[in-house]
Amino acid sequence: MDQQFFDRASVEVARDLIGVELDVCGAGGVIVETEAYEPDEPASHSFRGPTQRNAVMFGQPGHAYVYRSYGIHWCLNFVCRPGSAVLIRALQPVRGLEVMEKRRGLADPLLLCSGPGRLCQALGITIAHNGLPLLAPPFEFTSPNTPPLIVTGRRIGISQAVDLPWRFGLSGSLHISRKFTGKGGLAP
DNA sequence: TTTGTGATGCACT
DNA sequence: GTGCATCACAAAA
Repeated sequence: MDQQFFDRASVEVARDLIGVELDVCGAGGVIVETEAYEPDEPASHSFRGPTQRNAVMFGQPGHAYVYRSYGIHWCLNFVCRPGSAVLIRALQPVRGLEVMEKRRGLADPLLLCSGPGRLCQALGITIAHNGLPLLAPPFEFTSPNTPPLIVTGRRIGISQAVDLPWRFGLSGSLHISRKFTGKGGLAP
């Protein structure tokens, strides 16, 4: 995991993040679900150009973009090339279970980090993390030993560009936010 | 099992 | 004023 990893198209980064372990201050787990967003498609925050909110999406690759969702939750993205980013949607909890359970107020491993808002609550991600470099503490990445089997599908919770198959998941994972339906599968 | 809706903040039109 | 890259819980079916 290095700077070059993020300096690519978000679709590639989103796919390659599946199976990677993400920890924040010692709490986290294996990334099992991601979505890619590019500046030239209307579902992306960057579609209409830079604003105060999405400014870090247009900065250096390898930084965190955090925004408030529906007034209640936080969502964590990894910035790739300018205007593109990967939304982290779900983790399989591995480390710091107690802290995450306490922050979430529940202990079910299937509900701990299975959704972008849940994941941020479990890891303690807030707007304070917006713009922070990913290749430095409190962030920590661990690559998988063997390449994971990946499935693809439509992105969730958007109303524009709904047909782009830019959602990626770990095949067979029970920790995703929603099942992958229809045609899936993919070669790395 | 699927569908509906309230809570809640703020960027953008 | 509108519309969310959501979640949790209730109600219908």
